[in-house]
Amino acid sequence: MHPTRSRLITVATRLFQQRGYHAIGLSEILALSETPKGSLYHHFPGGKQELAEACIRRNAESSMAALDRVSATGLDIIGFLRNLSDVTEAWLQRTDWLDGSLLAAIGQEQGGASSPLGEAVRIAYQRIEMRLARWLMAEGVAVARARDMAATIIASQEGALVLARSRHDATPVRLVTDMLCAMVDRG
Amino acid sequence: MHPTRSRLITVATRLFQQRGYHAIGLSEILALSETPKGSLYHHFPGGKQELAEACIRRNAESSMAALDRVSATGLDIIGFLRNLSDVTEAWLQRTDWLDGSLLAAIGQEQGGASSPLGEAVRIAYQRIEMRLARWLMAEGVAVARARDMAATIIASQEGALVLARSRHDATPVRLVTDMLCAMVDRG
DNA sequence: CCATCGCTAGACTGCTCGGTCTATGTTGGC
DNA sequence: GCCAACATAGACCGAGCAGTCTAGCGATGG
Repeated sequence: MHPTRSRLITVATRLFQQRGYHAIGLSEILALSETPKGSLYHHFPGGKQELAEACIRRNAESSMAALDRVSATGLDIIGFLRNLSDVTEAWLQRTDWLDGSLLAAIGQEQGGASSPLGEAVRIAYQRIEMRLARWLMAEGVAVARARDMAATIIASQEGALVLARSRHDATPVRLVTDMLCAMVDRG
Repeated sequence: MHPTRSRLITVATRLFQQRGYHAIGLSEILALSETPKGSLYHHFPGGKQELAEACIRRNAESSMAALDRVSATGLDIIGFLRNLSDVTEAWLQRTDWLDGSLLAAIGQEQGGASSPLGEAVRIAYQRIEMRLARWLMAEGVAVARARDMAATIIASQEGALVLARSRHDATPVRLVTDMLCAMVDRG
């Protein structure tokens, strides 16, 4: 991957996840990444939208990679949820509550309308969910139950993130994690 | 409340909750509500931002009113959660997955940064949460537990909404509701 | 019948947006 | 050493943005 291309995705991801797609101007992305406009349109002929799609794809990839890393450590499901909660909390505090979920941020703005970005978000969620469900199955959860659990985990974590960021308080993340652990405990 | 003012809030709320704050131009709000620009700035001297604040406030008020209405019917907590799920599902389908949560949509775009809109969203969430917690307490839930449950319910419902809208599928709402019911059942 | 004032009406402004275009490096194969 | 191909660089453009301003409408009270 070309360094300029990568740098643009990194910077744009950070900005989009903090304030959404429409709130961020190209000028801000270009200034923060110290990239001229010509380079952006060289690497992303489709402009802002294509850049955002690349951000979404990379975001899904890195989420799945993180999931694989956890599954390789042999952690059980409860351990995974606790770990996720701790990592999320640390991340929120480290970024001063500025960072949020890229998929939620962009997804909200596309609404239910069919648009390339909305579609990209849908696919990203779906891929992460499938990877999570697959791991749950490997941990002994039945197929249908694993799919449901994966969707439930992602939905409630995303919601907790929204609330926590608004309140500048990670409590919702911990509360939701407790509930998810209880759900897992009871099968 | 002046009809023009009310109409502006109604139309702006619908648009903001579908696509967020920055994605909506004043021109769109004015065209859809058949209001000239002068009227908007007469009723909302602070412009777009003041209008959005009014939307957020009204949104919180109507959420709390809906809560009060449910509590007046004598429904228990499980009944309330089931009812909320059904209503949400019907709403999503009726609006063709276009509508979403106003507070989540605007909240995402303000991120953790301190801004008038971010503050308005924080207060709106807090008020709804307190009203919900108060009702839970009236249903016999202990004080601290009621506060936690209220935050958990709001967080996971908001997240379910995000996911459901992206997928054009209300399953996440039902899944999260099931989990919340289980949580309530076990105290 | 008129003066007042809340409200409507929309032309206008300065600005920033995303996107295009041409010119200029820079680099690797021959 | 030379030529493509790749990549950087930023001036430039039309469109659309939020917001301002002046003019006029219409009901209400004197």
